[in-house]
Amino acid sequence: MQPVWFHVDMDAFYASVEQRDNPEFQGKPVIVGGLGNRGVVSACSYEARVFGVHSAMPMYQAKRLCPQAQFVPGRMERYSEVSRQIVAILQSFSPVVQQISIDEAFLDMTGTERLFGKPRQAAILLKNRVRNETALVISVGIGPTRFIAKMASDFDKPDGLCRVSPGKEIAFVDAVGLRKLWGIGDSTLSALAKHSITTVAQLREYSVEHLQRLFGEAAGSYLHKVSHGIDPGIHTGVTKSRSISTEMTFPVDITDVDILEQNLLGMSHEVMFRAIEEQVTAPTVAIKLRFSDFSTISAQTTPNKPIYSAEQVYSLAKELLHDRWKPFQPVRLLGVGLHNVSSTSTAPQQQELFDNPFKRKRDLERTILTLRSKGRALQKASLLDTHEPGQQ
DNA sequence: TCTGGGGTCCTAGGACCC
DNA sequence: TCTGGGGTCCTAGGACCC
Repeated sequence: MQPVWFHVDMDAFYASVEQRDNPEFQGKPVIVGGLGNRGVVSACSYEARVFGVHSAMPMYQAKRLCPQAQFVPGRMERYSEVSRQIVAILQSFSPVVQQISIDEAFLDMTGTERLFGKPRQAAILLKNRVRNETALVISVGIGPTRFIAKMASDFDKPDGLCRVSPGKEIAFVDAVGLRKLWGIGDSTLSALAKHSITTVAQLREYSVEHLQRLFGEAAGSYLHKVSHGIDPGIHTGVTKSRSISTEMTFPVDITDVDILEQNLLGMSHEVMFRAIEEQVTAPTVAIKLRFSDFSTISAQTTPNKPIYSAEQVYSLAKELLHDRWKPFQPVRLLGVGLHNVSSTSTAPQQQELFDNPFKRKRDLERTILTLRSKGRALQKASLLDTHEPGQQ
Protein backbone atom coordinates (compact mmCIF):
# COMPACT_ATOMS: atom_id res chain seq x y z
CA MET A 1 0.00 0.00 0.00
CA GLN A 2 1.31 3.43 -0.93
CA PRO A 3 2.25 5.31 2.25
CA VAL A 4 0.42 8.59 2.86
CA TRP A 5 1.94 11.06 5.28
CA PHE A 6 0.38 14.31 6.45
CA HIS A 7 2.45 17.05 7.97
CA VAL A 8 0.36 19.51 9.94
CA ASP A 9 1.78 22.91 10.72
CA MET A 10 -0.05 25.58 12.67
CA ASP A 11 0.24 28.95 11.03
CA ALA A 12 2.08 31.67 13.01
CA PHE A 13 1.05 29.63 16.02
CA TYR A 14 1.82 31.79 19.08
CA ALA A 15 0.73 34.97 17.33
CA SER A 16 -2.49 33.33 16.09
CA VAL A 17 -3.36 32.16 19.60
CA GLU A 18 -2.82 35.71 20.87
CA GLN A 19 -5.03 37.13 18.13
CA ARG A 20 -7.73 34.62 18.88
CA ASP A 21 -7.61 35.17 22.64
CA ASN A 22 -7.43 38.96 22.30
CA PRO A 23 -9.99 40.02 19.68
CA GLU A 24 -8.55 43.56 19.67
CA PHE A 25 -5.38 42.09 18.10
CA GLN A 26 -7.19 40.66 15.10
CA GLY A 27 -6.04 41.96 11.75
CA LYS A 28 -3.12 43.72 13.44
CA PRO A 29 0.59 42.99 13.57
CA VAL A 30 1.35 40.89 16.64
CA ILE A 31 4.88 39.97 17.67
CA VAL A 32 5.56 37.35 20.32
CA GLY A 33 8.98 37.02 21.89
CA GLY A 34 11.45 38.17 24.48
CA LEU A 35 10.78 41.80 25.27
CA GLY A 36 14.09 42.56 26.97
CA ASN A 37 16.83 44.38 25.10
CA ARG A 38 18.33 41.03 24.07
CA GLY A 39 15.14 39.27 23.07
CA VAL A 40 14.26 37.77 19.71
CA VAL A 41 10.98 37.21 17.86
CA SER A 42 9.46 33.79 18.58
CA ALA A 43 6.49 34.24 16.27
CA CYS A 44 4.73 37.01 14.42
CA SER A 45 1.41 37.40 12.68
CA TYR A 46 1.19 37.69 8.91
CA GLU A 47 0.28 41.36 9.35
CA ALA A 48 3.71 41.84 10.94
CA ARG A 49 5.53 39.84 8.27
CA VAL A 50 4.45 42.42 5.70
CA PHE A 51 6.91 44.78 7.42
CA GLY A 52 9.74 42.30 7.07
CA VAL A 53 9.53 40.92 10.59
CA HIS A 54 10.26 37.21 10.94
CA SER A 55 10.97 34.75 13.70
CA ALA A 56 14.45 34.67 15.24
CA MET A 57 14.89 38.34 14.37
CA PRO A 58 16.32 40.47 17.20
CA MET A 59 13.49 42.29 18.91
CA TYR A 60 15.08 45.73 18.59
CA GLN A 61 15.05 45.23 14.83
CA ALA A 62 11.40 44.11 14.84
CA LYS A 63 10.51 47.21 16.86
CA ARG A 64 12.24 49.39 14.32
CA LEU A 65 10.52 47.73 11.37
CA CYS A 66 7.06 47.64 12.91
CA PRO A 67 6.78 49.94 15.93
CA GLN A 68 2.98 49.88 15.83
CA ALA A 69 2.83 46.11 16.46
CA GLN A 70 1.42 44.56 19.60
CA PHE A 71 4.41 43.12 21.44
CA VAL A 72 3.53 40.14 23.60
CA PRO A 73 5.91 38.27 25.93
CA GLY A 74 4.49 34.83 25.16
CA ARG A 75 2.44 32.44 27.28
CA MET A 76 3.92 29.00 26.80
CA GLU A 77 1.44 27.31 29.13
CA ARG A 78 -1.41 28.59 27.03
CA TYR A 79 0.19 27.54 23.75
CA SER A 80 0.85 24.05 25.12
CA GLU A 81 -2.77 23.77 26.15
CA VAL A 82 -3.99 24.76 22.67
CA SER A 83 -1.43 22.43 21.13
CA ARG A 84 -2.78 19.49 23.13
CA GLN A 85 -6.28 20.35 21.98
CA ILE A 86 -5.22 20.27 18.34
CA VAL A 87 -3.25 17.05 18.75
CA ALA A 88 -6.42 15.46 20.15
CA ILE A 89 -8.19 16.37 16.93
CA LEU A 90 -5.33 14.93 14.87
CA GLN A 91 -5.57 11.71 16.84
CA SER A 92 -9.13 11.26 15.70
CA PHE A 93 -7.82 11.08 12.12
CA SER A 94 -4.96 8.63 12.59
CA PRO A 95 -3.68 6.26 15.26
CA VAL A 96 -0.14 7.32 14.36
CA VAL A 97 0.33 10.97 15.32
CA GLN A 98 3.90 12.04 15.86
CA GLN A 99 4.19 15.45 17.44
CA ILE A 100 7.57 16.94 16.59
CA SER A 101 7.23 20.37 18.16
CA ILE A 102 4.59 22.48 19.84
CA ASP A 103 3.05 23.43 16.51
CA GLU A 104 3.80 20.53 14.17
CA ALA A 105 2.92 16.87 13.78
CA PHE A 106 3.10 14.02 11.33
CA LEU A 107 0.10 11.76 10.71
CA ASP A 108 0.40 8.40 9.06
CA MET A 109 -2.75 8.43 6.92
CA THR A 110 -1.93 5.25 5.03
CA GLY A 111 -5.06 3.19 4.45
CA THR A 112 -7.55 5.71 5.84
CA GLU A 113 -9.37 6.30 2.56
CA ARG A 114 -12.48 4.41 3.51
CA LEU A 115 -12.85 6.53 6.62
CA PHE A 116 -11.97 9.99 5.36
CA GLY A 117 -11.84 9.79 1.57
CA LYS A 118 -8.90 10.59 -0.64
CA PRO A 119 -5.94 12.36 0.98
CA ARG A 120 -6.99 15.81 -0.19
CA GLN A 121 -10.54 15.34 1.08
CA ALA A 122 -9.22 14.06 4.40
CA ALA A 123 -6.99 17.12 4.70
CA ILE A 124 -9.94 19.45 4.04
CA LEU A 125 -11.94 17.66 6.72
CA LEU A 126 -9.03 18.01 9.13
CA LYS A 127 -8.50 21.70 8.41
CA ASN A 128 -12.20 22.39 8.86
CA ARG A 129 -12.38 20.57 12.15
CA VAL A 130 -9.39 22.44 13.56
CA ARG A 131 -10.85 25.73 12.38
CA ASN A 132 -14.32 25.00 13.79
CA GLU A 133 -13.11 23.72 17.13
CA THR A 134 -10.21 26.07 17.81
CA ALA A 135 -10.65 29.02 15.44
CA LEU A 136 -7.07 28.44 14.29
CA VAL A 137 -5.70 27.86 10.83
CA ILE A 138 -3.35 25.04 9.89
CA SER A 139 -1.43 24.09 6.77
CA VAL A 140 -1.33 20.49 5.65
CA GLY A 141 1.30 18.87 3.47
CA ILE A 142 0.65 15.45 1.93
CA GLY A 143 3.34 13.21 0.56
CA PRO A 144 4.60 9.65 0.26
CA THR A 145 7.25 10.31 2.95
CA ARG A 146 7.59 12.53 6.01
CA PHE A 147 10.30 14.52 4.29
CA ILE A 148 8.12 15.43 1.32
CA ALA A 149 5.04 16.08 3.47
CA LYS A 150 7.06 18.38 5.71
CA MET A 151 8.10 20.64 2.87
CA ALA A 152 4.67 20.43 1.25
CA SER A 153 3.01 21.95 4.33
CA ASP A 154 5.29 24.94 3.95
CA PHE A 155 4.70 25.24 0.24
CA ASP A 156 1.58 27.41 0.20
CA LYS A 157 1.30 28.71 3.72
CA PRO A 158 -0.80 30.11 5.31
CA ASP A 159 -3.95 28.01 5.21
CA GLY A 160 -2.10 25.69 2.84
CA LEU A 161 -2.97 22.34 1.38
CA CYS A 162 -0.36 20.84 -0.86
CA ARG A 163 -0.20 17.28 -2.06
CA VAL A 164 2.84 15.75 -3.73
CA SER A 165 1.88 12.55 -5.53
CA PRO A 166 4.22 9.57 -5.61
CA GLY A 167 6.59 9.95 -8.55
CA LYS A 168 6.57 13.74 -8.36
CA GLU A 169 9.20 13.99 -5.61
CA ILE A 170 12.05 15.20 -7.81
CA ALA A 171 9.91 17.83 -9.53
CA PHE A 172 8.80 18.95 -6.08
CA VAL A 173 12.26 19.36 -4.53
CA ASP A 174 13.27 21.29 -7.63
CA ALA A 175 10.30 23.60 -7.10
CA VAL A 176 11.07 23.99 -3.39
CA GLY A 177 14.65 25.05 -4.08
CA LEU A 178 17.91 24.40 -2.28
CA ARG A 179 17.43 27.00 0.45
CA LYS A 180 14.17 25.55 1.65
CA LEU A 181 15.13 21.89 1.67
CA TRP A 182 14.85 20.57 5.20
CA GLY A 183 18.30 20.24 6.75
CA ILE A 184 20.06 22.74 4.51
CA GLY A 185 20.92 25.95 6.27
CA ASP A 186 23.04 28.98 5.49
CA SER A 187 26.29 27.21 6.19
CA THR A 188 25.62 24.27 3.85
CA LEU A 189 24.25 26.66 1.27
CA SER A 190 27.47 28.63 1.11
CA ALA A 191 29.59 25.46 1.17
CA LEU A 192 27.61 24.23 -1.85
CA ALA A 193 27.94 27.60 -3.56
CA LYS A 194 31.73 27.28 -3.31
CA HIS A 195 31.39 24.30 -5.63
CA SER A 196 29.04 26.26 -7.88
CA ILE A 197 26.05 24.28 -6.69
CA THR A 198 23.12 26.65 -6.39
CA THR A 199 20.15 24.55 -7.49
CA VAL A 200 18.77 21.17 -6.52
CA ALA A 201 19.22 20.00 -10.12
CA GLN A 202 22.93 20.85 -9.99
CA LEU A 203 23.31 19.02 -6.70
CA ARG A 204 21.66 15.97 -8.27
CA GLU A 205 24.40 15.72 -10.89
CA TYR A 206 26.96 14.66 -8.28
CA SER A 207 27.47 11.04 -7.23
CA VAL A 208 27.15 10.08 -3.54
CA GLU A 209 30.86 9.29 -3.44
CA HIS A 210 31.78 12.68 -4.79
CA LEU A 211 29.49 14.48 -2.33
CA GLN A 212 30.90 12.42 0.55
CA ARG A 213 34.43 13.36 -0.42
CA LEU A 214 33.46 17.01 -0.48
CA PHE A 215 31.19 17.21 2.58
CA GLY A 216 31.84 14.13 4.71
CA GLU A 217 30.12 10.82 4.91
CA ALA A 218 26.83 11.69 6.55
CA ALA A 219 26.37 15.07 4.91
CA GLY A 220 27.27 13.69 1.49
CA SER A 221 24.76 10.91 1.66
CA TYR A 222 22.17 13.31 3.07
CA LEU A 223 22.62 15.77 0.20
CA HIS A 224 22.46 12.99 -2.36
CA LYS A 225 19.19 11.65 -0.99
CA VAL A 226 17.38 14.94 -0.62
CA SER A 227 18.37 16.10 -4.11
CA HIS A 228 16.57 13.01 -5.42
CA GLY A 229 13.51 13.66 -3.26
CA ILE A 230 14.34 10.65 -1.08
CA ASP A 231 13.53 10.93 2.63
CA PRO A 232 16.88 10.97 4.48
CA GLY A 233 15.12 9.53 7.53
CA ILE A 234 13.77 12.56 9.34
CA HIS A 235 11.86 12.07 12.58
CA THR A 236 11.80 8.31 12.42
CA GLY A 237 11.36 8.35 16.18
CA VAL A 238 14.65 6.70 17.09
CA THR A 239 17.03 9.05 18.87
CA LYS A 240 20.62 8.25 19.75
CA SER A 241 20.90 10.41 22.82
CA ARG A 242 18.86 12.79 24.85
CA SER A 243 19.65 15.81 26.93
CA ILE A 244 18.00 18.17 29.37
CA SER A 245 19.34 21.68 29.49
CA THR A 246 18.60 25.21 30.47
CA GLU A 247 20.39 28.43 29.63
CA MET A 248 20.01 32.13 30.09
CA THR A 249 21.20 35.22 28.33
CA PHE A 250 21.77 37.95 30.91
CA PRO A 251 20.28 41.39 30.30
CA VAL A 252 23.84 42.71 30.66
CA ASP A 253 27.12 40.80 30.59
CA ILE A 254 28.18 39.41 33.95
CA THR A 255 31.71 39.56 35.34
CA ASP A 256 30.90 38.74 38.97
CA VAL A 257 31.72 35.16 39.96
CA ASP A 258 29.07 35.17 42.71
CA ILE A 259 26.32 35.99 40.24
CA LEU A 260 27.54 33.32 37.84
CA GLU A 261 27.62 30.73 40.60
CA GLN A 262 24.19 31.74 41.86
CA ASN A 263 22.76 31.18 38.42
CA LEU A 264 24.67 27.95 37.97
CA LEU A 265 23.17 26.69 41.21
CA GLY A 266 19.64 27.64 40.18
CA MET A 267 20.06 26.02 36.78
CA SER A 268 21.57 22.88 38.30
CA HIS A 269 18.43 22.52 40.38
CA GLU A 270 16.22 23.19 37.42
CA VAL A 271 17.71 20.49 35.21
CA MET A 272 17.81 17.98 38.05
CA PHE A 273 14.18 18.71 38.94
CA ARG A 274 13.24 18.05 35.36
CA ALA A 275 15.25 14.83 35.32
CA ILE A 276 13.50 13.63 38.46
CA GLU A 277 10.14 14.61 37.04
CA GLU A 278 10.84 12.63 33.89
CA GLN A 279 12.33 9.76 35.92
CA VAL A 280 15.65 9.84 34.11
CA THR A 281 19.30 10.01 35.06
CA ALA A 282 22.36 11.14 33.16
CA PRO A 283 26.07 10.38 33.47
CA THR A 284 27.24 13.66 31.94
CA VAL A 285 27.07 17.27 33.13
CA ALA A 286 27.76 20.11 30.71
CA ILE A 287 27.99 23.86 30.86
CA LYS A 288 27.80 26.45 28.13
CA LEU A 289 29.29 29.93 28.14
CA ARG A 290 28.85 32.72 25.66
CA PHE A 291 31.05 35.78 25.91
CA SER A 292 30.52 39.38 24.94
CA ASP A 293 31.90 38.78 21.43
CA PHE A 294 29.28 36.03 21.03
CA SER A 295 31.92 33.31 20.94
CA THR A 296 30.51 30.24 22.62
CA ILE A 297 32.20 27.36 24.37
CA SER A 298 30.97 24.24 26.08
CA ALA A 299 32.55 21.84 28.52
CA GLN A 300 31.35 18.54 29.81
CA THR A 301 32.39 15.85 32.22
CA THR A 302 31.37 12.26 32.72
CA PRO A 303 32.49 11.21 36.20
CA ASN A 304 32.63 7.55 37.14
CA LYS A 305 29.87 7.92 39.66
CA PRO A 306 26.26 8.28 38.65
CA ILE A 307 24.73 11.72 39.14
CA TYR A 308 21.85 11.81 41.54
CA SER A 309 21.43 15.29 42.90
CA ALA A 310 21.38 18.94 41.99
CA GLU A 311 24.17 19.55 44.51
CA GLN A 312 26.30 17.15 42.50
CA VAL A 313 25.35 18.76 39.20
CA TYR A 314 26.24 22.11 40.70
CA SER A 315 29.60 21.03 42.04
CA LEU A 316 30.61 19.50 38.68
CA ALA A 317 29.29 22.50 36.76
CA LYS A 318 31.16 24.86 39.05
CA GLU A 319 34.42 23.00 38.41
CA LEU A 320 33.84 23.23 34.67
CA LEU A 321 33.10 26.93 34.99
CA HIS A 322 36.34 27.61 36.84
CA ASP A 323 38.29 25.54 34.31
CA ARG A 324 37.01 27.54 31.40
CA TRP A 325 36.27 31.03 32.66
CA LYS A 326 38.87 33.66 33.43
CA PRO A 327 37.93 35.90 36.35
CA PHE A 328 36.13 39.07 35.26
CA GLN A 329 35.69 37.82 31.71
CA PRO A 330 32.24 39.18 30.73
CA VAL A 331 29.66 36.42 30.27
CA ARG A 332 26.61 36.92 28.11
CA LEU A 333 25.03 33.50 28.43
CA LEU A 334 25.31 30.69 30.92
CA GLY A 335 23.82 27.22 30.58
CA VAL A 336 23.75 23.85 32.33
CA GLY A 337 22.78 20.52 30.83
CA LEU A 338 22.55 16.81 31.47
CA HIS A 339 23.62 14.65 28.53
CA ASN A 340 23.17 11.02 27.54
CA VAL A 341 20.01 10.87 29.58
CA SER A 342 18.37 7.49 30.06
CA SER A 343 15.35 6.36 32.00
CA THR A 344 16.00 5.52 35.64
CA SER A 345 14.67 2.00 35.28
CA THR A 346 17.05 1.13 32.44
CA ALA A 347 20.08 3.03 33.77
CA PRO A 348 22.90 0.73 34.82
CA GLN A 349 22.44 -0.18 38.44
CA GLN A 350 25.29 0.96 40.60
CA GLN A 351 26.48 -0.42 43.89
CA GLU A 352 27.14 3.09 45.11
CA LEU A 353 23.48 3.78 45.00
CA PHE A 354 23.24 2.62 48.58
CA ASP A 355 26.08 4.55 50.10
CA ASN A 356 26.14 7.49 47.77
CA PRO A 357 25.91 10.64 49.88
CA PHE A 358 24.09 12.31 47.04
CA LYS A 359 21.31 9.77 47.12
CA ARG A 360 19.83 11.37 50.22
CA LYS A 361 20.10 14.77 48.67
CA ARG A 362 18.27 13.54 45.65
CA ASP A 363 15.48 12.25 47.86
CA LEU A 364 15.33 15.65 49.51
CA GLU A 365 15.19 17.30 46.13
CA ARG A 366 12.39 15.00 45.09
CA THR A 367 10.48 16.07 48.18
CA ILE A 368 11.05 19.71 47.34
CA LEU A 369 9.80 19.02 43.85
CA THR A 370 6.65 17.40 45.15
CA LEU A 371 5.97 20.32 47.47
CA ARG A 372 6.68 22.79 44.73
CA SER A 373 4.23 21.12 42.41
CA LYS A 374 1.62 21.67 45.09
CA GLY A 375 2.22 25.36 44.78
CA ARG A 376 4.59 25.89 47.65
CA ALA A 377 7.39 28.34 47.05
CA LEU A 378 10.20 26.35 48.57
CA GLN A 379 13.73 27.01 47.50
CA LYS A 380 17.15 26.33 48.78
CA ALA A 381 18.17 29.20 51.01
CA SER A 382 21.32 29.67 48.98
CA LEU A 383 19.24 30.44 45.91
CA LEU A 384 17.85 33.45 47.69
CA ASP A 385 21.17 34.45 49.12
CA THR A 386 23.43 36.85 47.31
CA HIS A 387 26.55 35.20 48.65
CA GLU A 388 28.45 32.08 47.87
CA PRO A 389 26.47 29.11 49.16
CA GLY A 390 27.85 27.94 52.49
CA GLN A 391 29.81 24.74 52.71
CA GLN A 392 27.75 21.63 53.18
C1' DT B 1 22.01 48.46 20.43
C1' DC B 2 23.29 43.74 17.46
C1' DT B 3 22.07 38.13 17.47
C1' DG B 4 16.66 33.35 22.63
C1' DG B 5 16.12 28.79 24.32
C1' DG B 6 15.49 23.88 23.88
C1' DG B 7 16.80 20.27 21.40
C1' DT B 8 19.39 16.36 17.92
C1' DC B 9 23.03 14.81 15.05
C1' DC B 10 27.76 14.75 13.11
C1' DT B 11 32.87 15.18 13.10
C1' DA B 12 37.59 15.18 14.56
C1' DG B 13 41.00 14.15 17.76
C1' DG B 14 42.82 11.84 21.79
C1' DA B 15 42.85 7.98 25.16
C1' DC B 16 42.71 3.35 25.68
C1' DC B 17 42.26 -1.57 24.55
C1' DC B 18 43.27 -5.79 21.97
C1' DT C 1 64.72 0.44 19.41
C1' DC C 2 61.10 3.88 13.92
C1' DT C 3 56.03 4.29 14.88
C1' DG C 4 49.84 -1.24 12.39
C1' DG C 5 45.03 -1.09 12.74
C1' DG C 6 40.35 -1.69 14.35
C1' DG C 7 37.00 -0.55 17.88
C1' DT C 8 34.96 2.28 21.58
C1' DC C 9 34.47 6.08 24.64
C1' DC C 10 34.87 10.87 25.65
C1' DT C 11 35.18 15.84 24.59
C1' DA C 12 34.54 20.21 22.01
C1' DG C 13 32.61 22.49 18.46
C1' DG C 14 29.42 23.24 14.83
C1' DA C 15 25.14 22.72 11.79
C1' DC C 16 20.44 22.58 11.88
C1' DC C 17 15.47 22.71 13.41
C1' DC C 18 11.35 25.10 15.63
